[in-house]
Amino acid sequence: MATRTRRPERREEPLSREGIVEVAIELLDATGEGGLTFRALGERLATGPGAIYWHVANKGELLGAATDAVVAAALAVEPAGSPTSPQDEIRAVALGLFHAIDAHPWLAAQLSTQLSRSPWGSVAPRIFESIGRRVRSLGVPEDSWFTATSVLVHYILGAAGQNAANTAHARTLGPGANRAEFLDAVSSAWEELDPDDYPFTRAVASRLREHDDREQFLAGIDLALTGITAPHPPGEQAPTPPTT
Amino acid sequence: MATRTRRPERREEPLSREGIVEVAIELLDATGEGGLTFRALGERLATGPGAIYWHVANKGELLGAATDAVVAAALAVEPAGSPTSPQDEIRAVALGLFHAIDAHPWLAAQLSTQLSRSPWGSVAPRIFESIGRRVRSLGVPEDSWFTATSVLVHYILGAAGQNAANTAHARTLGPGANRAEFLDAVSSAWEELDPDDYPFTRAVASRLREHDDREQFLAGIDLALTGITAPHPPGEQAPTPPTT
DNA sequence: ACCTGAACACCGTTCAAGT
DNA sequence: ACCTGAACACCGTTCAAGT
Repeated sequence: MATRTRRPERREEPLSREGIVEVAIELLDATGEGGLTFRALGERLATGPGAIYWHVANKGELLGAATDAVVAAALAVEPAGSPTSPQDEIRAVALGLFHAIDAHPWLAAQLSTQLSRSPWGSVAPRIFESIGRRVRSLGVPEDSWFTATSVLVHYILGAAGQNAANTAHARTLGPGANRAEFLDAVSSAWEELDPDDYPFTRAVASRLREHDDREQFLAGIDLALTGITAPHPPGEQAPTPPTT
Repeated sequence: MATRTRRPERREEPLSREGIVEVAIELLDATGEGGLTFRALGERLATGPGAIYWHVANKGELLGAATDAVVAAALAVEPAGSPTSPQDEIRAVALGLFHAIDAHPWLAAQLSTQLSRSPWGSVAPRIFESIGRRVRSLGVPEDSWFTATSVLVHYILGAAGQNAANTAHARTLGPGANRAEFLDAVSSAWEELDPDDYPFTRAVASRLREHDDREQFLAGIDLALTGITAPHPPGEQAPTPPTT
C-alpha cells in the first residue's frame, strides 16, 4: 500500500494526495521530522512548494496523513492462519506497532500528537480498536475495557518510541556503532549519577547494557496483561464472563 | 521554586540562565509550544534575541532546562507525614506528574522528547528514580525492576498527556466550554464510526462521556500495580523477598 | 481544475560592534 | 564579561498569474 510506484522523477502523472503522502513518508524516513519541508517535497515531486497546497491543507494535515498511512499498514498485517489467543494477538499487534515505529522513528512523536491533539481523527480509533477488541476477548469486565486498553496503548507507544530512539541514536554514534554501544553509553552515564540521589537508576544501569529491546518490550506487555487478567483489580468487582 | 520574583519589566538585574528559564516557562504556559520564541522571550526580558545565547546554547537546551525545572518541582513535593505504602507513594508521584502536565500542557511532548532523545539528561533519571525506588520497595524480583518501572512511567506520561490535551482542547472550544463538552464531542465522533470496523471503539465511546479523568488515570495505575505485584509474571520465576 | 513561483511574515542562530 | 541588533539562511503559507 505504501510502495506502489517509484516517485516520478520528471512527473508524467499529475500530483495526487496519495503520491504526495508517499513521498512525504520517504522524506521523513530519510531526513527525519525536520527534513520534511514543502520546498524539499516540491523538489522531489518536480514542482514548487505552492502546488502541494492544492492537495493538502497544511503541514499538520500532511503529517497526519503520513502517520495514518503507516499505522494502517502496520495494523493490517494480522491475519495469522492458526487460531491464536487474545494474548498472542495483542503481542502481535504490539510488535507490529513496535516495528513500524522502529522503521519510521518520526512516527513516535507524531503518534502522541495524533492521539492527544486529534482523538477524533482516524489514527486514535484505529489503534484503540485493534488493541481494545482483543482486550474484550480477554474476558475482562466491561468497566475495565477502557482502562486496560489505555494502559496497553500508552505502554506500547511509549516503549516503542524509546526503542526507536535507541536505534536512531546508535546510527548517529558512528558508522560502525550499533545499538549495544549506545545503550552502553547511556548505562555508563547512569552509573555516574550520585549514589545518594539515584540508587535505583544506578542499580538498573547495568541491566540496560545486556537487555534485548524486543524481549524487554514484550516483558512489559506481559506485565500489563497480567494486571489486566488478574482475578480482580483493587477496589473493583469480580470480572464478568467474556462477551464475545 | 518556579515563582520567585516577577519578571523585571525594565531589568535592573543582569540576565541569568535561571531567570531566562523561568520566563520561558511563563511564556510556554501562556502561549504554548509555538509561542516560545527567542524574539518573544527577548521582549519579555527587555533585550534582543541574541542576548539569550550568552546563557543558553540553543532552543533545545532551553526547552530541556524548562522541562527539568518543572519536573524537579513536581517530584519534590512528596514528603507525606504518615508512613505510606509503596503503592500509595507511586500513586502520589504519578498524580504529581499528572498535575504538572495538566498545568503545563507543553510538558507532555517535551517529556517524550527528553526521555527518548536524551536519556542521559537529568529528566529521565529523575522520573525513573522516583518511580523505580518504590517499585523496588514493592518487593518485586530484581529481574522485573526495569520492566515494571517502564510500564508505569510510559503509562503515566502517556495518560497524563492525554488528559492535558483534553483540558487544553476544552479551553479552545469556547469560553464557557468545559472538559465534559469536549469529551462529549469526541465521544460523538467515535459513535459515528463504522459499526463493522469499530465495534469496540463505539462501545466504549459512551464511557468517555461520563469518565472522571483523574479517577480513570488512577485506575490505570492500579491495573499496572496489579500486574507488577502479581504472584509471578508469565514465564518468570517466583518473586524474591523485598530488598529494602 | 490544477500548477507556478515570487512574495510575506515569520523563525533560529550568528556575529561584528559596542559597554 | 555581557549585551545589542542587524543580517543570514531558512521556514510555512498565500496568491496573482498562468495553463
